[in-house]
Amino acid sequence: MGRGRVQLKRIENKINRQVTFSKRRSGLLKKAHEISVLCDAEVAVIVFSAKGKLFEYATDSCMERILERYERYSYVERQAIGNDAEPTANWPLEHAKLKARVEILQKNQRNLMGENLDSLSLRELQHLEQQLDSGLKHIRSRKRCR
Amino acid sequence: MGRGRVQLKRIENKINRQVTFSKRRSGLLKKAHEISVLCDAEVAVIVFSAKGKLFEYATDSCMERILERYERYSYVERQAIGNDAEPTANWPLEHAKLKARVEILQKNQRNLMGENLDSLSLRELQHLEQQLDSGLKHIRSRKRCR
DNA sequence: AACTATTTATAAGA
DNA sequence: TTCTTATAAATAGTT
Repeated sequence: MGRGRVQLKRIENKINRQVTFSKRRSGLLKKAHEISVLCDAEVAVIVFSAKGKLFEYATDSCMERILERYERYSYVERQAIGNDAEPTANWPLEHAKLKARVEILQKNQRNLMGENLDSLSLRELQHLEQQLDSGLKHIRSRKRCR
Repeated sequence: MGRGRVQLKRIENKINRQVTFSKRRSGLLKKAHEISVLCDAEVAVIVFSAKGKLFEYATDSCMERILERYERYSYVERQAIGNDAEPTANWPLEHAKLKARVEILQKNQRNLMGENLDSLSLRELQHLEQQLDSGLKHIRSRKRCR
């Protein structure tokens, strides 16, 4: 995409690398937004530059919701592998992370129960409705089998 | 990028939407990999299709590491905003308590989504059904008001 | 930060 | 669905 073929390896020249990073970063985030809108997908992109700066995109600006969904999706796979031992170091960080997690779970749960819906976009509401509908179906089918 | 200009809005035709999703998804993941290699960046991309299927890319195939880095990064920001004092004592206990809380919330959430219903009694199922029904009503009424 | 020459991505068609 | 192709977009190197 430009005046030369691109070789898939680290750009050695620091200036070029930085400029390319800036250009491609905006391209990547733009494309993430496009597929999200065009195809009704939920997308999250996280980019850390070599210098450690964070750039991100999330459908409906809700990164936490997508990461939560991701964790839920991978949860089953991860369980099979076997679970973690105690962190035993950096308690404050672990504590903050768990606390954040609890908050997200609580918000999700309230949403699932039809509370605190004010901040949700139409798409999020639709997604929620879909989840509940499917949940209800499962529960009713389970009831029939007992 | 093709024979017509692209309008940034949901593609109504279902077939087209699906085809475009498939093409753009691979494009997005490819570009994520490229910027990662070319510019020495750490990149994570998570895509949920409209149907709920997961696709992902992570530099060095290590999604968890990047997500943790992300949480850590956001943690610093969250701290800067200012929040509650640390418990500062008995970290292991606090940790265990929070972890238990997370597990309960996760179980509840799965139940609300119609998963892991095997262990529930008929009465619990009924209660769950009632909650979902009421949640769904709220969500639908909220949708009508938007 | 702008500008092009080219490469790449991809929308529509086969 | 997979491949082909015309065209739009992205971007590498340049100014």
